[in-house]
Amino acid sequence: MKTPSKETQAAWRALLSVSKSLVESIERDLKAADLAPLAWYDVLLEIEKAGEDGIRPFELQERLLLPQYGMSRLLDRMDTAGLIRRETFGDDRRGQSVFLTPEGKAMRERIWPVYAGFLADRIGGALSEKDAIVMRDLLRKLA
Amino acid sequence: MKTPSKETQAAWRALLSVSKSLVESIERDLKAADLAPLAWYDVLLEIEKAGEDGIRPFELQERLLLPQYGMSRLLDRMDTAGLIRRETFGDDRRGQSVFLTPEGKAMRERIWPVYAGFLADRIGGALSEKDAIVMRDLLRKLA
DNA sequence: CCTAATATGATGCAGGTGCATCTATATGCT
DNA sequence: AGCATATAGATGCACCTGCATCATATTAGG
Repeated sequence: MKTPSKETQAAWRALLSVSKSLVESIERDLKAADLAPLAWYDVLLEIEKAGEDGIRPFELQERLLLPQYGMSRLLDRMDTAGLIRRETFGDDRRGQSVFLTPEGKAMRERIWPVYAGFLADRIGGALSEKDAIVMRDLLRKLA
Repeated sequence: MKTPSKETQAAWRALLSVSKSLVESIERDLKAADLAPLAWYDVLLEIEKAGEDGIRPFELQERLLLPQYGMSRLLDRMDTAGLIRRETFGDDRRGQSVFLTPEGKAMRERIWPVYAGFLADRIGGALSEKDAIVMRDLLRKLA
């Protein structure tokens, strides 16, 4: 049987517990500030980056690593919350394009300072720039 | 406003996406082999490590970073599945001690090869021992 | 052209999670 | 002792997620 080394196991356990703790931490910060959760931020940002023409749900899925039904429902909720708008367009009538509403743009802009504070504090405050680069490179090896 | 560096942001994004992908990957492997999910394995292992006297739910919560209600319900499900057993004991009648059933022990032992294969392959195969140590140390700085 | 296969997105259902609250027991304070 | 406080664990409710499947539109193959 393949047996992972102690070092491998320790790295994995650290990865699991640290990422879990950090995600819970930022989610708490956002909730405490009455803001949308992290997943919403990512969607808002991707839509904003996409610009004028909006973006297709299936592109969002791919970029954000969500299953199709997950993105479908996330967009439902964000639509209900008035942060985005979906339009079917003539080209391919199966599909749609997603756009930010002004409220969506505003929400993204209100989230960023909280998120930035978290990142600067919890990540930037703990890792030097060199550390951060090393870590990113090691993580990429795992991807 | 605190602004996180590019390096900080890249490390964070890598942490999020890699840990997410890896967790999904092992969960898929376990499901495909008709085994219990990762969280159950951790619980089974902690109980087994605790030995003869069993372990208290609140200790499991602390060690596995689960909220109280989360552990309560996880133990419900594992109990229903016949993998664990809960006993109230005379000392403190608010509390209980949790034990493995033989089926629980067997489940843990069936999960391990799959988990070990995943770790050896996806983590050990991608990171040298030195890499793994560096990564664990960097992650600990974030904890 | 007509049919099969594929792509895009939605949805019913079962089960998991967060939050607040509840019950029961134990401990501390006066 | 008597009452407030704290600790251990369970639970109702709303919401979220995974899985399977559906509906519709498009593309490919004969």
